[in-house]
Amino acid sequence: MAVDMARAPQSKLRWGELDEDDGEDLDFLLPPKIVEGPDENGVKRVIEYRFNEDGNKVKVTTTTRVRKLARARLSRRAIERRSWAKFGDAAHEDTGSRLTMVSTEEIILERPRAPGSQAEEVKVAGDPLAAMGKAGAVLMVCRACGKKGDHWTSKCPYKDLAPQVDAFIDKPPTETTASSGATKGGAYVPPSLRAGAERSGTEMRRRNDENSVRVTNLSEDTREPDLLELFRAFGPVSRVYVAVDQKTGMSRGFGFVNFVNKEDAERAINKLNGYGYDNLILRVEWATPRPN
DNA sequence: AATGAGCGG
Repeated sequence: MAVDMARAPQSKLRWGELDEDDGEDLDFLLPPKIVEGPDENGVKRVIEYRFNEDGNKVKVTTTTRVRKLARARLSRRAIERRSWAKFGDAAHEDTGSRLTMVSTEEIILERPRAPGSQAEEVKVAGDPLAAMGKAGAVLMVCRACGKKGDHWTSKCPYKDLAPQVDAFIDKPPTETTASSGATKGGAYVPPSLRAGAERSGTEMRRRNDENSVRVTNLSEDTREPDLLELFRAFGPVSRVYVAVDQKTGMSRGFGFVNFVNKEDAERAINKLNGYGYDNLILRVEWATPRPN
């Protein structure tokens, strides 16, 4: 942002407090910001108006999902222990006076990138309310095949036939500064993409969804670290994932483990399918690849 | 019983 020092206020305003645009501040012409929710699903909506760079009045709706952390739940065994007769010091104390309590405090997390969250801009013609609900077009131009509008580069149906993608992603700018990764253009180039870094074809950069093993019948408190712990014995694991209900934060009882080597995945399946874990019998099978 | 999230120029 260019700051015209001649026009900038002489006051103690620091640059971060200066108005983003250099034009006059017409914000008073805009309707006030509206905050709705969160509703019972934890969805919060903020509606505000601003002028975009073309000077058009624009309505910006941002929805975020706000979620209550599931309150700590007591395990079955803990519940059972509660019915035990008190002994020791506790037998003489008033209940709760010196005992550890489960906090009832609710912690709210805003997760702007959560599923269901989005920010959309709607151009407002004249009456702002007239354009409510109409979304602007998304602009997608595939770098692999050049088609506009229907897919991203990573999903290009022709990506396997289009090695010229390399022209865009594989060649780092020549004026790369080795130490910082900064270029003349200012874009950061990660070490893996800098000149001299060895690379083998296109598959280097694709996410490894190979050797994916699906694990079902997980107990509800099995987390990713637990899965890793269990499966890493068979060989290097590239990813573990436990499906979680985004609304409740509870495990959905299944997950995926990706192995670097297919043979390891196979051995894990053979050994762990039917394996008793946390009172449940695991099902461990090849995962059907996710449609992408 | 059950097949994942996220990243976009």
